[in-house]
Amino acid sequence: MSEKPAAYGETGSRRTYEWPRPALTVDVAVFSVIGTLNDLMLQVLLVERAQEPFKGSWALPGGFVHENEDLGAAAARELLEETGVRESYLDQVAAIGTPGRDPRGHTVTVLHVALIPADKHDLVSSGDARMARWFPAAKLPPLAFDHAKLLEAARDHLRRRIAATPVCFELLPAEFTLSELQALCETLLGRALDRRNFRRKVQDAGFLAKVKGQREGKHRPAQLFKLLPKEFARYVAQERALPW
Amino acid sequence: MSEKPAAYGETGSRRTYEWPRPALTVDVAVFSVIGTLNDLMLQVLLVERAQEPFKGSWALPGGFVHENEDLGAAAARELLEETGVRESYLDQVAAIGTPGRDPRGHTVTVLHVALIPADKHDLVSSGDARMARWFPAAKLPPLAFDHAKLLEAARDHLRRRIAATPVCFELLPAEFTLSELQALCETLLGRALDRRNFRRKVQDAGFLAKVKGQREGKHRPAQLFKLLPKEFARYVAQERALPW
DNA sequence: ACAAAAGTGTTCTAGTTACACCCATGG
DNA sequence: CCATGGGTGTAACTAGAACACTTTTGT
Repeated sequence: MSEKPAAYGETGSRRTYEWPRPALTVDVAVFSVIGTLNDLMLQVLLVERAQEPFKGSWALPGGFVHENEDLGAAAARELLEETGVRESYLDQVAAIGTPGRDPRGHTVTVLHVALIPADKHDLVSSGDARMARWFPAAKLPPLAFDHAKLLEAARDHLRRRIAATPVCFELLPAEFTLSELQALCETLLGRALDRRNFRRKVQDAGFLAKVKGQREGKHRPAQLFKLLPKEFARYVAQERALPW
Repeated sequence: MSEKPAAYGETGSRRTYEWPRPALTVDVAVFSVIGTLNDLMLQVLLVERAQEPFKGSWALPGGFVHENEDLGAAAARELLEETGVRESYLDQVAAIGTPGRDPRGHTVTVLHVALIPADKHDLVSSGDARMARWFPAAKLPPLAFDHAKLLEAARDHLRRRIAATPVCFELLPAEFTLSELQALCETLLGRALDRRNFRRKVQDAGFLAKVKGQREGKHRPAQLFKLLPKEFARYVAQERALPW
């Protein structure tokens, strides 16, 4: 690290930091799904801005990083404070600091992506009275700042991660049917998968186990499965391709 | 973004930012290769620290982000200032802000990885008199701060990128033999590749063209190739797997 | 002549894709 | 009895891995 500006936190008589520091924020693109099976929809959590600039616009939840706070912790905290939502999957996407992205001055944000299980959506109106709401990913309102771009980047990151990691299971209840898992993957990937191939591959992978019950519905009941975390960890450790 | 602390750059009478802002730096893990063919070595560019803390230790080049400066631009600038090296490939790896990583206080760094062509190594001793030196990646000195971890992360990122992008060509001269390309890929990936398979695949890919000359050496001369940027762009646009 | 790197095809295997029919249930 | 989603196997194709000998040059 360069020593040209006296470093942050230096004590005593040395001069303080010469240049204005960029502000550092975290923003979180939060995804979840609602509906069941053939009517599954990807949705995004947004908050309404209470102040200028962009007062009244929708934005990604986020905020300033506290002193001595880790970036992931800051993202989780902001999400909880602003929306009452506790994430179950959180991943860093990138740092973005394009000049001019915030009209108030130079602000660098560390973008994260989070996933919330379908059954834990209960939003708490946040302390500072801003609204948090779910929007369908396909029909978003205009977003504040460069948040439309950020969201696009997060979506992209997610698509790639899904192809390489277990994120799907973060969005499902403990017991689920293969069709539910498949529909979820299809929603996240944005493309259809062949049912027979999917079932074969996912069962051959060996990290799922049948459980006693069945999912009752309007039609033929479906076998329930659960994830075997141990087998699953072993599977991903080998860096074997996931079945989708 | 949270409004709890008055935002950076807000004008007039509002209170200023309440919390100390984390300092924001960029660090760059710079890789290159030296030697030819069967004696090719991956090397890393480090600078010697002139001040405490870690005075005299080796560290990644890097420094503070200037006002209204983009992150990538900051990384390129620091690299040039500190080492005289102009990068030809630069990619963001991640932001790291683990509390305690800098003894002077809360410092978040945006880690980048850069590649330098083998024939452009001329280091300029930097203005502030610090040393810049290449080290073999396999035999590194102890590093300042958490830079050993950062370097590991950058190496990892690079391995993954090589599997998915054209970074190899950033390290080669304009005309090169297939063996040179292969040796380079092997060095970066850290594993051997089958020669016949490599040649077939890379030639089938269709983004290389034979050029007139031959590489003269102690042994049988080798056909020279050049990259066809247009074909190459088309190839990667399709997200087809690269031949290695 | 020999040492050293360049150059060249084929076979086998594993993984991926495409595809169609019967089954169980609720209404 | 019919509409809806659950459940199953096989054949064709494609991509990747393994593998050995001949050629050209410098010394």
